[in-house]
Amino acid sequence: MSILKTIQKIIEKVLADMGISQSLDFKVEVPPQDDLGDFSTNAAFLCSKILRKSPKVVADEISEKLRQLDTFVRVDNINGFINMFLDHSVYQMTCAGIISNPRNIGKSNIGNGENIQFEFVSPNPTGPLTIAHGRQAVIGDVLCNIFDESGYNVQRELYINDAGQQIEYLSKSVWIRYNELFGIKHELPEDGYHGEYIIDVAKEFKNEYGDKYKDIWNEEVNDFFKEYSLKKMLSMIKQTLKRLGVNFDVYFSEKLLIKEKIVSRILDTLEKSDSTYAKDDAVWFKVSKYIDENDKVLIRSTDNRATYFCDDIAYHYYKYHRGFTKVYDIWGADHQGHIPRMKASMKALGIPDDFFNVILHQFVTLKKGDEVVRMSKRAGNFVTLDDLIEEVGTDATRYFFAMIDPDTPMNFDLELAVKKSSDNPVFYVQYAHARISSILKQAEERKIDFKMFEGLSEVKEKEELLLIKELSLFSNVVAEAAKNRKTNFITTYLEKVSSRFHTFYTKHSILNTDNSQLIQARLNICLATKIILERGLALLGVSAPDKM
RNA sequence: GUGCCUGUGGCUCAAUUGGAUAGAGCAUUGGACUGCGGAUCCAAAGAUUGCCGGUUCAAUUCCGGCCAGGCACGCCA
Repeated sequence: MSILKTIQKIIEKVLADMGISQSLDFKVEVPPQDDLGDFSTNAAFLCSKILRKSPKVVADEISEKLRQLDTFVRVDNINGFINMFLDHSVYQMTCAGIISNPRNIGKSNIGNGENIQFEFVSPNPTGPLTIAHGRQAVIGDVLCNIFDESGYNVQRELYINDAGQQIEYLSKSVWIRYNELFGIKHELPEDGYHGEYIIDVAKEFKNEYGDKYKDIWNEEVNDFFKEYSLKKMLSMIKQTLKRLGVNFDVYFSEKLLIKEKIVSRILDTLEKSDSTYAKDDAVWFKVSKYIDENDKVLIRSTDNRATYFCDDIAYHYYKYHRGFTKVYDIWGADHQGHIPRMKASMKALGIPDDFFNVILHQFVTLKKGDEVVRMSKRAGNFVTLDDLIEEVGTDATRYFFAMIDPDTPMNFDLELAVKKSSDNPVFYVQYAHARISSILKQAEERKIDFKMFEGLSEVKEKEELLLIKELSLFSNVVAEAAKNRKTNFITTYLEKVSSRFHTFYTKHSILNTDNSQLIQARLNICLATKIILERGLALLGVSAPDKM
């Protein structure tokens, strides 16, 4: 059990002894200044209302009881905050605990094996992935890692929008470029795809099929071009995701919804709950029955096909019946207006309110120093996710996207991301890891017989204790990250650990002392730190290099 | 106009979701190695948390009203 949890339990017991029967949501935390105490709690504030006494008086009472326990060497209270100091042995044991169980150190079971799904990236398969997809991919992938670590049964899914109008434009665009290769000019429609990559696909097509489809356009040809272009686009997208280190469990095709007749099923269900009506030759969903918004079309009058909204309802209905208790969709901020009506539709289908969840992220601006790099969908000057990975590497791409709160509009500084100095948080953390690796190797070269768990009773310096205390918080940080769905909790934490380590390293010699037990102790601290850094970086999908 | 997001030292971001003297990094200034990676560390200076009210032991956080920026308000996705 982590130190935090142990203290929590102790305080719970003390409160019970004081006659407080209800469970209070008090916190055990690290005080804002190191010298205030090792850990602190706000329990007195919460009790003061129940006991009808001032926080200060309650804090005195609680502190007095805590002092009687031998867990604490000292208990202070200031302005109602109770600050506790622990015996060094607690940290010595914590360090040993990390080393003895490296694989499970961040794991918890708050998820209790619950089946959940994250759906993200879900592109139109009509072009390369963009920077925004990159942010989404990283947020999604890292959250999956975090939830996985927290005891959830997580599935990663990407939805392929491969049945709509956009695919028609794609196929036509490729066909037109293909014909251009034979000198045959057709007007590329405004709605078509103008990017360079379309020409590449056309060239590949020509290499495979020659002039077989030159200047021939009918339904059959269209289908053929559709299938071909779609395959190319998907393999391009998958390749980019692979470079980014993101792997999906399921690639879900929109076509499957049609094949399985899910759309007609939900239309029936919605009709039964009196949530639809016909008007102007279209079928509408009564959004206004559930929330204060306008009704939306489900089936278009123009071609009798389902709208995006309708497909999305069907898709999420299907997800529900696939057995997930919760799904999380990660969407760009431009889809925010879609959320309330989706929630309304879930309600209409009788799906529990907490099933459908959306994590929104704000947009990304690229910066090179002070200069803003403009992105636009027009061919030529639009920066793809591939371009970004090419420029700064997978590690920096992932770390940077993970370190910014999804709600914050992000400035991605290309110059900073490739810097090899402490300005760059990726390098700062990775450097700490590499430094430790180097020390451990050095110990080996000096023929020091490193023994795990040995010498830990020598641990008593402030910098050692602060470092271990930080390490002890890891499992808690992972759990909080899951609860709050914040990937940046992990990056912030790793930077803190790295900083604590560098401070410890600078102040205390690890290998160059004549106390062999102390050398053992400090090597153990190094190993524990290395384990935590590795585990944390693994959650981010960022490498932990031994050399840089 | 309506809804959502954002506003924190010169810059980029935090703040354990209502807690203590609002924290880091960059930039600025001044320091620290004849030993394990100086790609590091220590310190100084720099903030009326956009503005005004409210709620309470306590507000960057919650509520109301303004101001500024972004996004969305289609039989597009």
